Amino acid sequence: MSGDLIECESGLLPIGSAVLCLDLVEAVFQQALATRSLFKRREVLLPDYEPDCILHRDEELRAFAQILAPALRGDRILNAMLFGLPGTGKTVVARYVLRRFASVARAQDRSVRVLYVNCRVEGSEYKVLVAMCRGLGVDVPSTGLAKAELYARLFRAVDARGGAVIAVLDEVDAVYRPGESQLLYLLTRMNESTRRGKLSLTIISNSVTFKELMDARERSALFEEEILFHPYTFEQLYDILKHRAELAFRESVVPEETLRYCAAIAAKEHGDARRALHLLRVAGELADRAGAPQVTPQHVDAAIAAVDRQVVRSALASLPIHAKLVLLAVARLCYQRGSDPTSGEVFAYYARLCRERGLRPRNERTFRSIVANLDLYGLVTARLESRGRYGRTRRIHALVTPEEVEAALCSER
DNA sequence: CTTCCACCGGAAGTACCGGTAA
DNA sequence: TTACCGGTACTTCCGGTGGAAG
Repeated sequence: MSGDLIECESGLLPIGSAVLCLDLVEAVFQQALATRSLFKRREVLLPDYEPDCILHRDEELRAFAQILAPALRGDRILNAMLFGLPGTGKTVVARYVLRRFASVARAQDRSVRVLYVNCRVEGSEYKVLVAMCRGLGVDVPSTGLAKAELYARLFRAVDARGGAVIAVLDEVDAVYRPGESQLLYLLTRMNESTRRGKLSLTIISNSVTFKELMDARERSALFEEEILFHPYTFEQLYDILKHRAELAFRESVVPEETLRYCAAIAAKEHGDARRALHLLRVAGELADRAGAPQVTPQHVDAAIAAVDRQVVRSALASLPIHAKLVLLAVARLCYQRGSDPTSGEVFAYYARLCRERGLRPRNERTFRSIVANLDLYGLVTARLESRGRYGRTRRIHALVTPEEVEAALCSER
């Protein structure tokens, strides 16, 4: 190796394009040094930040604290359900109350163990059980065991340590389909077979349909308490943004109108505080990079576009190869003729694309599932249409350009 | 009124993968 | 080594179905 770049620090001249390159990078660093960031504590706006004070959720905080409180006296606590739309404060309330609960319990020397598991992060029922076991200090293999064995080990762990275990399963709808799995049933019935230890369960769900899907008998038998989280109103979102902005940004870099604008956008989208904070953060980053003195509503508009683009790009990138090819077929057909192709036409085109690449096309049924998934991800819209004598089909419309799909396809290999 | 097209989408089964236990 | 585990991707099979044409 030549080591030109390292040597240049000690006085030797770098060769050729390295000079240019060095100046370019140097300029970025120098600018960063010369201008002050608009941020004071950027992490305050990140989704996993746990605030010290939670605004506009007094009812919910009190209700959840009341559910947990009996455990401090050694009594059994009731199983609970927290539900509401995304960004309505469920997770933040639950984690806050759990944190405070744990510290009080520790001070009182109570033998209470708190487990918090995010089911979406874990990804499957099996992995949720693994996380629970490990949370209780039992090492279990991350795969390979029968579920029944895992339940048995969890039972034993709860019983062996005695006292109460409070388990909170966040985003439970990610791994639990009512009727398909016995997860919640088995966990809530665990107390009947343990003698010393007691397990209490709190589940958190984003999905409103989840509650309806779970049949009423099951629900009332398993969960004695329910807390509903309503969407934040415009005023509440504004307060939250104002509070966080004061912590996150230097003084007077975020004008009132920017906060109001962010709040208004999030209020329109079912009062999602997470979305509002995300927009504010990205707007701040864009303003920072542009060297602007303030974060303006124009930066928020740019943030919306940037976030949307990013969502599309990462959704595209994570698609399996056949989904990308189906999407490319839809995008090309839409683009070429300016109208939406039918399901049959797209399948024929997709099959051709596969053969061109030496791939075996998936069959028609799988193809329909792929289209249904693309629809779910918001990359296409597929509406059912009846053409009478000429049958029924789906009209599939691409929401991305052929170029975007081709770019994603290129990175495939 | 019936027929019949061009699909739809649920159910069940198969194959495979990365892993464990004995 | 063998038998088995859960999860995922895919296939096979097949009973629907809205509405223009006849």
